[in-house]
Amino acid sequence: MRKLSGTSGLLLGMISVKGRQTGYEIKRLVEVSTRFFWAASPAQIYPELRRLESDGLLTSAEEPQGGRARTVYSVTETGERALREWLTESSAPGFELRNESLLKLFFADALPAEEQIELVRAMRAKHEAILDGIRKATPAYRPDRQFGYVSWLYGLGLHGWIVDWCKQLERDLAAGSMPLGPEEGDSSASRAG
Amino acid sequence: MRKLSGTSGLLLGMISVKGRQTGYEIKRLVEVSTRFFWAASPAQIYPELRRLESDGLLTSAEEPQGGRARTVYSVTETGERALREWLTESSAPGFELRNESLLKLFFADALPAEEQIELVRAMRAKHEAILDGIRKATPAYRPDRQFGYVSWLYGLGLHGWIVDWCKQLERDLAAGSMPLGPEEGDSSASRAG
DNA sequence: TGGCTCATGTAAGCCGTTACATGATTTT
DNA sequence: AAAATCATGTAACGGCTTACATGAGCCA
Repeated sequence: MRKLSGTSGLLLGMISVKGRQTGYEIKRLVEVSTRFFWAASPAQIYPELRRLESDGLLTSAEEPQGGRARTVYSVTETGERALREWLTESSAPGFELRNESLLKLFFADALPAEEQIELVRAMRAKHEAILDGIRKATPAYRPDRQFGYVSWLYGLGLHGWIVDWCKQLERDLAAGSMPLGPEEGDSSASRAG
Repeated sequence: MRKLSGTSGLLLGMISVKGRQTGYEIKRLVEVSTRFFWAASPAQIYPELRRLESDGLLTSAEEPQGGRARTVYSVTETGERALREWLTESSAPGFELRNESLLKLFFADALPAEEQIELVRAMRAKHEAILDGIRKATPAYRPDRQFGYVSWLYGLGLHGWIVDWCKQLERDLAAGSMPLGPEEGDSSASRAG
């Protein structure tokens, strides 16, 4: 059994949880749920569904609606087993981050004070926009989908923390209370948690 | 002037801040600083340095040490300007995250309770390892490199927050205090910040 | 009639990783 | 003498984004 990639686990998982799905339906589901920590575009979804089918983890049925083509996928027994294996396999799950705001902040010493603050403001705006997106995607609470709710809370909490961190840094910069040495553990310590 | 990618900004920034550098030196610098939010491998660094040189943003000098080839790069005037433009350009800086632990947690409802907790433990272990790496990379404090220190604090704070979130969830799961409805805003509210 | 949503897909390209290869020099 | 570090690179591949293309059905 080929090891599942994150994206194939995502597709398999969505179909398993929601039942029979088209690629388009999965795309919409992803947009209001996992996209904040695992995105997937049509150019990934459609070919990957076919691959999963040819591997025997999915079956498909052509169910056109009127003259409109439509392919509905279901998870096979083998697919369910593969999903559970993926969920519980003990290989270290990846955490990949590319944060360009922070990269710029890293080099901000060369900038004038006003532009330093502007960098932090732009970073905060970014995460406030993400927070908006997460809030709009509030999951309907269902006792059989608790972990959907839990990961939604994670998004709120994480980006909320970042926004607060930015606000604190903006205050410090505006007050000119930088330089802060590593031993002056007041606001910096609160930021470091 | 070609718009700089994050990675070219990184290279330009490192050479600008630290002065003349070889690719190898940059690789080591990245490993103890930006790699927690912006990684770069040799297979990116060496070709990109050449591209930046052919674009006139860097100059190189062959400075072999004994019989060992060595190419030292410096930032040109044009390069310094490009770096400042990149730092202050107002295009929204990207934030990309791929969190496979959280993706698995999202689908955890189907698992037995013990395996749910195991998932959270694995997630916490991951971030504790990252925290270790960040702590080991403590930057020497220098007043002219405050933002190097600030972004280090960010890493500590962010991953510290995640570890705490995992611990809280582990407690909730162990106590069986899930299901938690959206209106019972005690521990869940504290997690959401 | 025009625009939106449903629905499926492809092509080109960027970005990045893993793994490998080479060889000198320094340290143990 | 062996192992680690310095130093530079390439080949193959995987994964993902952007942009495009097609066409049906639905609604104002």
